[in-house]
Amino acid sequence: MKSGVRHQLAEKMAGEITLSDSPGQALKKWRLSFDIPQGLLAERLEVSPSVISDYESGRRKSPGTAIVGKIVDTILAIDEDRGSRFIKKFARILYSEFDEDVIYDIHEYASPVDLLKFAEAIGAVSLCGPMDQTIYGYTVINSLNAILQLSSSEFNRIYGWSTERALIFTDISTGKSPMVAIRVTPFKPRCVVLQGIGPAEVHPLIPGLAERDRITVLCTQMGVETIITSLRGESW
Amino acid sequence: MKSGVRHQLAEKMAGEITLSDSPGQALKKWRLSFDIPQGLLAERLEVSPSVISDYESGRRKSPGTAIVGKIVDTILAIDEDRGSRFIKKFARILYSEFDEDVIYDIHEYASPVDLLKFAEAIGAVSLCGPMDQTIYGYTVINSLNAILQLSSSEFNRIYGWSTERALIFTDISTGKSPMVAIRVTPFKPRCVVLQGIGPAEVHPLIPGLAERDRITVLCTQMGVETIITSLRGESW
DNA sequence: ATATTACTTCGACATTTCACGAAGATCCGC
DNA sequence: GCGGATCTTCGTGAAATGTCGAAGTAATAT
Repeated sequence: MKSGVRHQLAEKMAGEITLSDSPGQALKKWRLSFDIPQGLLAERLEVSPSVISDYESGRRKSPGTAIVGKIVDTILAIDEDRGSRFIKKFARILYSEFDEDVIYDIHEYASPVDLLKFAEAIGAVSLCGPMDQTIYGYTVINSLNAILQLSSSEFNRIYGWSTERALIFTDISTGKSPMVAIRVTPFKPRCVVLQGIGPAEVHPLIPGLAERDRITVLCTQMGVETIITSLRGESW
Repeated sequence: MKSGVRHQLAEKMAGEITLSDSPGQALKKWRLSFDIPQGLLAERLEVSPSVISDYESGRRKSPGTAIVGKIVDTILAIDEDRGSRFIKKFARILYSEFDEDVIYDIHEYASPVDLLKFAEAIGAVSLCGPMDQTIYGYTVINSLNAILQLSSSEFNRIYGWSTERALIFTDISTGKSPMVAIRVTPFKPRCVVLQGIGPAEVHPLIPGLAERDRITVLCTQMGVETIITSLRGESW
């Protein structure tokens, strides 16, 4: 249950490079942080080594997002081939301990995703609320551990970067507790997915609770691992 | 004691845009997240509105880091002029509660900074260890609160993105506890700054402890606020 | 002392970006 | 259905990127 790390790390690297006064130096800093020689990076990128040097020396003052992205990805790919030594090192910074037990996966989309398509991808059926919506991300939460472990401030982390998202609660019994928790929270997701039960087993109070916050509720019996794999694979 | 938020938020935005398959859509997503019309953004950027549209529509497939940076900064600036409504909203995600009491400031440099220049900026004198080093960032920690509040996993956050950094401990009495804490940690900073005491008051054990981990120790009597202001203002 | 590895510099050229402004498409509110 | 605000599309030219390969520096190893 990981590898969200890779994405977050990539984002951090790309962000730092993009905002830097000299993207070249930032690029170099990261290459060196991963202990990768220019030559190897060039080879994996299938460009000549001088290209890398030109970037790092600042000959191109404002490289496009495309190459920055490619370079970041390649640096990460090289590290993975070597056993993810540095990615693991950086992972420590991205994820604090509890996350692994509580947040199974968290992701943001750069562009809106149709709720209908989202539901289809995770084999979910609609319980109540509108389906003509879009979301910007999702969070998969272990419901039990969340209640046991999260303090109120930590609870905010669940929302990631946008509240226009789907919250997927796993291993639900009736779905009442998660909906109550959301009722109490000032921030409302667009959609709640109850994982592990069918429409018939859902607590009768749910539609009423959902209605007040205008939240769409879905339920799915697809396994957690399958859901995550499916969502990760989707390219919308 | 804040405003690191702005930088982190900018980094997140820039990273997401840069890594996106269609930077244009990502750009649009953020502009809309901040509730800013194309026209206003264009005006503040002093470009024609069609420019924004061209980017968002994907006519430019790979915009340079320079404009991405400018756009991100302008979005943030507009929000600040309006009272930082959305920045505050996003701040919640970036900083968890304890940080404000423990980590006074944390920053990464894109390129290496000379330890000598760094020392000069914070009015620090060398106690032991080599000065011909470079660092990639710094962290200002409230020593007492750190010991009281941080769990071992949270302690890692102090290191930010690189251990090649300076750790500035504030309100030190003799400096022994911080050095002992570092001795026990598997990750070592390049440099430790003891704030609030002069060379004469430093605990005699310090040089020995520092030696083992090859850490340079400095001390300064400059005030915490002054240090932070000074480091933030520096443009190396 | 000569290979080898790691990196830099630079001229050249095709491809893109960047920015403009005019013209068109939508979606309001009235 | 008109005016207004918001956004899209597109032709155009100057500037910058993206890439190469040849030639050069520098440090390390044999």
